[in-house]
Amino acid sequence: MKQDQPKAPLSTDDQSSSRRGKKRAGAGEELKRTRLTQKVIVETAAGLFAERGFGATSLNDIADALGVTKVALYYHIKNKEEILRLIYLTVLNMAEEPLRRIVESELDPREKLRQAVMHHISITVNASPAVTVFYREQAHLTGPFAREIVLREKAYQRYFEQIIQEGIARQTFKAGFDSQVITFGVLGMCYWLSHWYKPTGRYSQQQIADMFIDMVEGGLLTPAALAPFAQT
Amino acid sequence: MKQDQPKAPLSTDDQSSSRRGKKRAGAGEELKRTRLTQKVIVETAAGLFAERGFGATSLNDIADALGVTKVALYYHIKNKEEILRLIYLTVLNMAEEPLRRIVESELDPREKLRQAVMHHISITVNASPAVTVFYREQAHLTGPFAREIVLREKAYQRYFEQIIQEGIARQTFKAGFDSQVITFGVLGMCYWLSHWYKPTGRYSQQQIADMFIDMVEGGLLTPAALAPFAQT
DNA sequence: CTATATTTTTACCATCTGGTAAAAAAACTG
DNA sequence: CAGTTTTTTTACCAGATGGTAAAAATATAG
Repeated sequence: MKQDQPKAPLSTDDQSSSRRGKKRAGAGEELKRTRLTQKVIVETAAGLFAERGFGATSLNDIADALGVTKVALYYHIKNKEEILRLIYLTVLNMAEEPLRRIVESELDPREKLRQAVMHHISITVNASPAVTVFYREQAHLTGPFAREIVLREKAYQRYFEQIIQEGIARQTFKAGFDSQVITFGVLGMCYWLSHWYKPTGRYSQQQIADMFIDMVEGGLLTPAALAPFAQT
Repeated sequence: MKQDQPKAPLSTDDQSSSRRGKKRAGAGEELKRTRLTQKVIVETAAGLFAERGFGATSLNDIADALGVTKVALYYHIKNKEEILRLIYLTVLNMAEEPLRRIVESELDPREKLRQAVMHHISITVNASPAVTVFYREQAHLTGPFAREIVLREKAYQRYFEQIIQEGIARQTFKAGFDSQVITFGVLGMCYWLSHWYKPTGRYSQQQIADMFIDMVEGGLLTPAALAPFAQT
C-alpha cells in the first residue's frame, strides 16, 4: 500500500539506492557509498519517524530510504526500539550540556533566562526531526531506558525552574509565580516552534526568541493599560 | 458453535464473545451494553491513538477494547482513517464556536485574551486523548480533508491573532510585537499543558490559566528590574 | 408471527511486520 | 596473496495488518 515501485526515484538523498551491492569501486572516484553506520541510520530513521510516526514506519521503510535491505540494518542496530533510543540520546546529549553551563554560570537570572530560551529554541528548531520524534514517541520506549529519559527530561526542566527561582530570590522576577508553571509555559512556547517555524519565514530564530523573551519579561500590557488611573 | 478453532485460544480478552447481545435493561439502572456506535468507536480509538499512536494501533486493538470484532467496526466506519477524521472533527467542533463568540464579543482585548486562553486550556485538558491525537497525527490525514483541517486550524489561530491586533490597536497591548508570534507563543504554552497537566496536581486549571495570563500580560520582571536606575 | 432492516459474526486474503539463519561479498590485515 | 573481520545479501518465519464476502444473529416493524 505504501510504495512498491520497481524504481524508487523519491529518496531524499539518492544515488546510493540504485547502486546496489554488485558494484565495484570505480577506479579513482569514490562513489561515496554513504557507509551504513548507526549515525546515518538514526538520522534517516528520525526523518521518517518525524514524518510518519514510529509505529507507522517499518524497518523496510528505513532500509529503502537508505538504499539497503532491512537485514543490513540489523548488523548495526539491535532492533527498532534501539533506533528510537539512539534518537533520544542524541537529543538529550545535544540539549543538556549547554543548558547546564548557562545555569551554572555567573550571569544574572535575566540573562540566564534569555540564553536558556535561545538555547532551547535552537535545539528545537535545528535538530528538528529528532526533536519532533523526541516529543512524540516517548510511549514507545520501554524498560529502564524509558525511566532514564523521563529523569533526564525532568532534570532539564529543573534547570529552567532554577533560573526562575533564582530570579525570584534576587527580586529580578516577581514573587507569586510558580517556577514550575512558568517553566512549563516557557518550554511550551519554545516547543511549539517546531510545529510552525520555517527557516524561510518572516523572522529569524533570534528575532522570535527576542519577542518571546520580551513578552515573558515585560508582558504585553502597556503601562497605561496596567495602571489606567495613574500614569506617571 | 464457538470452539471450532483448530488453533489455540489466543484471544486477549474473550468471555465477551460468549455472552453476546443477551441483555435486559435492569429496572432503573441501565446496564448500557455500550451500543456500538460511531461515537464510542471514536472515543475508544482516540484513547488508544493517544496512548500508542495512530500507526501503532490496529483495528483489532480498537475492536478488542470495545469487546467486539474488527469487522463489527467496519459496519460503522469506512476505514481506519475515517476514525481519525472523526477525531479531528470532534476537536475542531468543540474548539471553534466558543472562541468565535469570545472574539466577536464586546469585551475589551485583555478580557478576550483571558477568556480565549482559558477556553484553549480547557479544550486542551478536558478532551485530552482526542486533542493529543489532534496534534500528533495530522500527517496521517490525506486528501482534501487534510487541507480542510489545516485551514480550520489556521482560522482558529487567526482568532487569537485578531485579539492581539485589536489589543495593539487600542493600545492595551504594546506595539512592536508580532501578533502571529505572540499567538504561537500563547498557544504553545497552552498546548504543552497536555504533556504535563494532571488533574490531581498542585494547581487547578483556573490557577494555571491565571499564572499564564499574568505572565503574558505583566511579565516576569519586577519594576525594579525593569527600570533599575529610577524606580517610581 | 413474518418480513425487513440493522448489527455482528465466522472465515478469509494478500501483503506486510519485526526479526532470524546462513552465507556470500567487501574491506581490512598480514 | 591468504586469513580475518566487517558488511550486506538471499531466503525465510510466524504472526499481524487493513480490508472483504457472506452469512448469521438481533431488533424493529407490520
